[in-house]
Amino acid sequence: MASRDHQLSTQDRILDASESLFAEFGFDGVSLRRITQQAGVELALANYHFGPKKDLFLAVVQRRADELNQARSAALDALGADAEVADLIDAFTRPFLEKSVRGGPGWKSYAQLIAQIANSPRWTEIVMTSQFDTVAMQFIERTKLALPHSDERNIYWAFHFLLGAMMMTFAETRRIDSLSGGRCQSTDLDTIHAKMIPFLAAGFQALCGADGIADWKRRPGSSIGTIQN
Amino acid sequence: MASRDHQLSTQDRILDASESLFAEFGFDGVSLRRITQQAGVELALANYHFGPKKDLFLAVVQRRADELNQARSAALDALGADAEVADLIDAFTRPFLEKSVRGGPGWKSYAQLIAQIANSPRWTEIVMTSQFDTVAMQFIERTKLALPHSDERNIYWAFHFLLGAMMMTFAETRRIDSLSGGRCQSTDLDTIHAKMIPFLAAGFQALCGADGIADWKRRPGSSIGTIQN
DNA sequence: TTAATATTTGAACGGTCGTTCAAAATTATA
DNA sequence: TATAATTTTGAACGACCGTTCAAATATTAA
Repeated sequence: MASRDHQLSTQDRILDASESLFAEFGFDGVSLRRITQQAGVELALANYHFGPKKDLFLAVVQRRADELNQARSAALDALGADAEVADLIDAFTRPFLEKSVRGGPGWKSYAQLIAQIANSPRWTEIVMTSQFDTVAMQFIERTKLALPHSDERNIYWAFHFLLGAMMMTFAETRRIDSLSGGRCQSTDLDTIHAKMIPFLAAGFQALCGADGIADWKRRPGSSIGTIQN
Repeated sequence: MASRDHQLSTQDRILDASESLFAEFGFDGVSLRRITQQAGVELALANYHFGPKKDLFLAVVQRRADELNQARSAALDALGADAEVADLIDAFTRPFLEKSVRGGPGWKSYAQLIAQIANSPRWTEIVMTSQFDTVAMQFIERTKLALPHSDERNIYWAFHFLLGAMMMTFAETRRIDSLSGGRCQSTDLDTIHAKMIPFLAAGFQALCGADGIADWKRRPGSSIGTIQN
């Protein structure tokens, strides 16, 4: 057996190893043998403590979900009634950013895992909806108040785009690193966040602002389009 | 053996089945036996025609990449020198949208597969960079011309957010469907696209427009922040 | 200390995995 | 038609999979 870290319980050691390996290789790309080996515990202990493999996967997700949701909810509640959209976006995204950047390697793996789940229909249905929709609705309700003139559906779509940008960021795929010739770093989440807030806030304003609904229409017979109100 | 569709070659039958199953269950979630069974061919033919499983996966991605890249490149080239950012975003995103919506079930699976790959560090490094970076650079170069006053890096970050929103859309996870109580439909890609263009165009303008660099800063001692130039 | 409970161990279960191969069948070439 | 090259077949290989279980050990309660 590998040298054990007696600071951590067997459950936490299994969860830590699962978190790291699931984030890197996905649910089906990791065996319980590899997980328990990395955790330094016997194979059978995974089943003893968590039941089937799928339940272990869900336990990995749930372990940090509560803490994250509480931080997000608190950040939203801390905002006054005069909060603008940029403040709401910051409150919703910053807690996750903080934990991914400064919460240790576990949170880093967790963020990457969630980013992959968010683009997987198979897991989103099971995981995202049950774990993250409550706080998501809090954000949306606050945004409705900040952008009272918008068609409700536009706010949902804007939130959908926000989720995409946020999850792409947490995934840290390093694609933009090579694309930019190293001028941008996928791991520099602080910088990305500082860029993301004004980017998304402008998007919310354009789609849900007082100007009214802005939809894109292709001009007939032209390769050029226009944004119509 | 299942009833065979003699219109398609063995290779295409294997690629079609792989595309559909990889999109639904991921690389490690599907066995070659299940693929060849759905394709209605013998197990050994997968190896005979494509080699190892990983090569089959890459063949699935590459099959449609050329057609997609040509359509995107043509759409960008069709734009005049006076094209605005919204036009560029439309040219870059619409070909993929058109194929996902009206290209048949194969393209639908392909779009979902790419969306998952795009958030997976493991596959992005192998697949996205080699298959899609050329056209991505075309888009970025055109965008630099349309937004000449911007720091180059902001254009890369804006493109990063564009990718996130686009991939989240193609993933069709249906999360926003339940979140909105059915008022929004993840499968209605035409509507999402009409919302996405003005949303992203406004983001590009905010981040890369003539106003200068707009970064988000938290105001010290306050839960409220501000966008600084 | 004794009894009851919880955890850990090591081995094994049946099944499925990706891959390989020789032989059969088909198709192309001459 | 005869020959060569290609494709398909069916079976098998060793390896690894998730899960289970009885026995051993450690912990807790009485």
